[in-house]
Amino acid sequence: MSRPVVTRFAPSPTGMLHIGGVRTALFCWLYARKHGGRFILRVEDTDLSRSTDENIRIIEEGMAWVGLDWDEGPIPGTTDEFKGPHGPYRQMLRMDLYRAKIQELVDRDLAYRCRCSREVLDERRKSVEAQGVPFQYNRGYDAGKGCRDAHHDASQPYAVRLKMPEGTESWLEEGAITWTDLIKGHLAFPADTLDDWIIARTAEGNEIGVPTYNFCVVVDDTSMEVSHVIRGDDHVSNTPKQIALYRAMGCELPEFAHVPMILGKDGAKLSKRHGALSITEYREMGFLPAAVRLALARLSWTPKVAGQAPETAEEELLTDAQMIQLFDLHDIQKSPARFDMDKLSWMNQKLVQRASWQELDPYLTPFMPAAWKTQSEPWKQVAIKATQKGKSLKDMAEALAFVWERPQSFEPKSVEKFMTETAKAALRDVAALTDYAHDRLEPAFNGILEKHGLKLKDLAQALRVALCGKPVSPPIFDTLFLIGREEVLKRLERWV
RNA sequence: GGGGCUAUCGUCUAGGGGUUAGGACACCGCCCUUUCACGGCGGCAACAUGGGUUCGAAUCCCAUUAGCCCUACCA
Repeated sequence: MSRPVVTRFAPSPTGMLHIGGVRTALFCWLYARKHGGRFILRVEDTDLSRSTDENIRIIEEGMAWVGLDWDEGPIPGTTDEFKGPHGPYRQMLRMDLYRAKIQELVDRDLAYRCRCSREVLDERRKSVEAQGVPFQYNRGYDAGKGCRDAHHDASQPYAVRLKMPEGTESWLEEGAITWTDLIKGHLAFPADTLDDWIIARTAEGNEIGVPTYNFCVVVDDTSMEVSHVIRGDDHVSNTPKQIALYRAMGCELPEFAHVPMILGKDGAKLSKRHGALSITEYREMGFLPAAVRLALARLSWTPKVAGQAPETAEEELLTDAQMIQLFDLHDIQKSPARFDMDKLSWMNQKLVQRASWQELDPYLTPFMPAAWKTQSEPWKQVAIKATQKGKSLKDMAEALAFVWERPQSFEPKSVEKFMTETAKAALRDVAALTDYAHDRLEPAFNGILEKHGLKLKDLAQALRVALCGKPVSPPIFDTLFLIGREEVLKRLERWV
């Protein structure tokens, strides 16, 4: 029963890496890491029109950015190179394997050729459903009417269907296909509600056609020795079909764990309308990958420390190491969760706050103007620490924009409020200062304040307005230091 | 139509026969403060509905309602 833990994530290259998919991948990854197992990335590229190299790259880059490394799968940047013993890890390159498996099933009489044309099928479906009965190929109302027993015109092309259990097989439980889902618990699907489904599409002539999704998945998962199939809830109903196939092929069943879906804020299926769907967009919004991992992990999963759920904000902010240590499929919710951008923002803010300026620097660079890279380390350190309270990297970059951009305009209200004659007189003294080191500015300012009978607040606000056009900026000494004396003097010119 | 899953504050959730139904985010208020923030303190706010079972139900059972998934020669 117990074998090495192997999990997999199998996205289709659709042109983006979906946030819901990333969450599923994250659970697979956490599970593999926790149990010292392997995590596979497999590309389901049977939709030829969308499966471009470019789209595969998007998956690889998205996974890499969000920090989910795979032990087996594509080697990024290549088209047909893979790591791992069970390659290739792209379905289109596995067609020979699929066809061989199908041939074997047909030879062993566990699957059969179906020569019913689409037209015939559509017609039959229509007439059956007109009577309020569900149409199932070779099942129920339609039992015995298909190609399972009677072979029709052998000159016609064919699809291949799997023989589904009749209801009396010994591995069924009271006529039902069952399994104990690691998240959903014991599940049972009456066998007579499942029909002989197609495993290979019709091809030209006397060929086996392109295999269908549910077939490929099982072949891949068995041949790649996947021990735990952790996937989206939307596959629950596919599982009994797949189990029948595992049985037919005589393969050991993996454990199944179906993770609930992620819904939008309004409870509807997550879509573009709710904001960002693609992992790339979260990067562009200025979220740290660690924050995305945490926020995603905490949707539907409640980590328990000695049976206790987090009780403080501190306990909510798990590191990767803690997540790996605490991860348990039993602590995953059965019901879908709504995605809350506010919570992601909060987590991001907290992680930004805790990071050192060195850690933040590389993540921040893409949001900064080119001049950022040429700044000295001490300067960057002040810049980062002065803005490290923002919710996102983007916020931080915006909070620093004043350094590179002279004010386009000055808020009239603020000018009126803070630019008094005394304040301007004090600004003249500020302009005379030469040393912008923090510990020099403070005593110098005290002298100026005393001379003019001002409070720090009055001077600071006047300075902000003069330098930034608005009464908002990092702490005033940092603001001066970051802008630098030369530029400060230029911006002060019009006011003194 | 058939099959399957789900249902606690606005959101994520804890709790699974006896609790003032707990926490986090969001929101609101107060404090701190050189601005904006951060931070601190406090507040608001929930067991979908109806039947059972029971001395007692958010918790167990059934039904209803609502949502989602499968029911494709899509994945």
